[in-house]
Amino acid sequence: MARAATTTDVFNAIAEPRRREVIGVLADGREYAVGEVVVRLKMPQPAVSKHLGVLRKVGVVSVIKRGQHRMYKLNAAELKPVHDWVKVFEQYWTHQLGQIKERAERKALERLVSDAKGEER
Amino acid sequence: MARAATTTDVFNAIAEPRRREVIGVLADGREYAVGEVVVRLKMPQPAVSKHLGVLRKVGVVSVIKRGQHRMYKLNAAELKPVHDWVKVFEQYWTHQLGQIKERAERKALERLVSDAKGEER
DNA sequence: TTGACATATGCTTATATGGGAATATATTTG
DNA sequence: CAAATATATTCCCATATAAGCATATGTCAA
Repeated sequence: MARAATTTDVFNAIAEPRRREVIGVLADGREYAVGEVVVRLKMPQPAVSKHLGVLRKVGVVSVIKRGQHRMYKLNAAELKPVHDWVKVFEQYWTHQLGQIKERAERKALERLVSDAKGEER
Repeated sequence: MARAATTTDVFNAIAEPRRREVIGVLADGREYAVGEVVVRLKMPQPAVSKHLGVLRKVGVVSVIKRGQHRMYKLNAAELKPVHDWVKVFEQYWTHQLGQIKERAERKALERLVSDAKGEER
């Protein structure tokens, strides 16, 4: 059993970088035809259709037919669970700015150590 | 080529529900031994170790040896990219209407007001 | 050293899924 | 109807990865 399906869990849906790019195009709230997204992202049309299909199934976008076009529109409210989840941790970088650098350095050190012994998987 | 590896992309790392549960345990900022997480989540120990391993590689947690225990601690700063990305869409649900719609209505209202006063042209 | 405890690390297997190419399904226009 | 345009869908393939189980590694205590 793997993780929840991309068409079910919004966290998984946005885990795909190309899907975040698609969302980025729709981020202004306006409607976009598939072809417009294709041009803007220089992405193959089937890929765009598929990603939009996933986003539609998970509810992040909605679609309406207009002529021979299908206009996709962001349904940003579906992203709220992600925001709610991550917002809890906001305090850690807004209140402890001084420690961010330190943590970054520690992390880099740990990576060096783990890379030195083990490897990626 | 599939999506970026879970050990590389924090979006992908948190796409796994069990990993979000693990993060949830560490959310208070304190250190936790693997066994504590195992007990709290009632999850098999190897699973917890593996998930913590992924989170460590992506930088979301750090680990320190203490005796026979390995203490894991949240490195919340690594979640900031997620927060930054999703925060852009916050306006869509904090305002009852989307910003664009709202602005259109505000303009319409301003017109009504100015027309009523007989100002402007 | 031995044994108990804590954690990590192989394995294998099942499955989801993204990409690419080709094709199917509308929809509009001539 | 035929052609053009827009979009979706299907098929195949490669790969990532999570689960489960067994086992290895590491550390402390007696």
